[in-house]
Amino acid sequence: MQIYDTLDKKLKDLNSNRTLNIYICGITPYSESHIGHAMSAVIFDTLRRYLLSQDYKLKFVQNFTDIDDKLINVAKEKNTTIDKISNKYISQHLNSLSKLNVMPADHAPKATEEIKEMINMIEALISKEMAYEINGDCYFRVNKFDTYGKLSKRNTDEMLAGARIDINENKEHPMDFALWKKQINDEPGWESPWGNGRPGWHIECSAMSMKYLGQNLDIHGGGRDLIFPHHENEIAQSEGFSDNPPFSNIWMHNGLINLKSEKMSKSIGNIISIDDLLQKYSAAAIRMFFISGNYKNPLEYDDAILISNEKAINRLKQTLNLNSSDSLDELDPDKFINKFNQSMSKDLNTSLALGSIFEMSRSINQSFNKNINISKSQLALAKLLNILGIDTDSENETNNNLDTKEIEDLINLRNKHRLDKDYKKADEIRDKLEAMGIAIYDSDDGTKWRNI
RNA sequence: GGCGACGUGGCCAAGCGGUCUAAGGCAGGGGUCUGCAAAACCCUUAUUCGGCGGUUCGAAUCCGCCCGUCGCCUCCA
Repeated sequence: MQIYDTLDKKLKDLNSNRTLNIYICGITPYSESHIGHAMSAVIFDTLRRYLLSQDYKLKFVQNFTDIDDKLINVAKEKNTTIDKISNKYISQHLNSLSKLNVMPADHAPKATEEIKEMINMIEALISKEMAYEINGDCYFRVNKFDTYGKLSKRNTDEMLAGARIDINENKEHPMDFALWKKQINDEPGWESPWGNGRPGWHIECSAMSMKYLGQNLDIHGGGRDLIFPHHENEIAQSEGFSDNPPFSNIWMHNGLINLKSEKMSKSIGNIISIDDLLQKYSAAAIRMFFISGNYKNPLEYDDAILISNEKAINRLKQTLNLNSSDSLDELDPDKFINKFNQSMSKDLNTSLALGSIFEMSRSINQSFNKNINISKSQLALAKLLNILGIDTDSENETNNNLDTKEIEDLINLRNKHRLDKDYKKADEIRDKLEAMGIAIYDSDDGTKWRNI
């Protein structure tokens, strides 16, 4: 398996001989998770499922940054505690992801439960003079880390030229970033060698990934927007601390979701929550939407595409439900499986992989029509879909309060008219059902219905 | 201003030096099935890859310029 590394800008092989350590940056739980978080989670879940299917061993950690300025502000506004806010959104987040068929991480540490590790790390950085304390705040000394900027391909001078960086009186250098922040008034604080305070943004990921996965990760992932400053700073403090580069062998970043050509983010406020999306579309269609293109590229949110994915999923479902003949003449699925695996192993090319799935589906349908035994291929197809986390039996959560009894009564009435060959009345009932949002179809097995 | 990504059929999207007259999905057209439909199935739909030059025996794929869209440089998946 090869993955594109943001830092070295090339494809890199994954070591299959030992357990792979994978760390994905999680959310800051201060508001409801949006579909951008969902996309990121689905992409890394797809990676994980594929690796497992290829017998890789891996440890998968995703954190929660449950202490930060925004969390403090929300708690203040709502007159409650950061605990209550973060717990609420963490459980909501996990719940939404499980509906999307995202597997839970092996470890999901919370920043607030790893304060001691962070303090140890900051102390070590200070003793190495890579960091310093001023008035209860601690900062990382950017100029002490030679390769600062290597991930985001920029240097401190260029960034300063941008002149949009707030110059904090306390810092030695404007680009130095906070490792520890002094407690102010009634804000939450933990005891530390520098007085009460709380961790800065980046340090939690360094501390937690090292604690659970060691100093050299195989893959460190997250959204593109984390490249700077978050991941850049993580590298600086982690490698500065360990003197054992690389902090991560591969940096893997997914593209972001755009809404009307504008990035969707909590700060802009153009948000679609995961649960909103799940109300409208099945988990299967949503997952297909997220992986329909290259994971590194931005994705434009588009209802028309989600609807088309819903239809595509439906076709797959039909193929899976075909009753195979028990003929000795059997359709061999290997060709499709191989293409699928080749695509996936080359930097997670999910679009090509999906292509092979649809080719397989068509081939199965054709074979079915020729009475060829397709059961082995159907099983293989189901397996591939499972690797993509696409569960064709998933339904959306639409809860349109329809009266099932009423629908069935209408269908029975229509069938009576059909038997009497009174097609005019039968068609009227069909139109009425359609107006109610119900599509019906006659099959050998009786009349079926579904939501439109 | 600096750094980076992207521009492929009506829409989404893969391909990144020859097997490309360009995968796959949706929509469209034709057919099977049906009382008629719907759903499903089958067949079909780009000599062309933002524009202009260049490199090469050969380019959607490499290089240059231009046009356009977006992201990062401040919190963000």
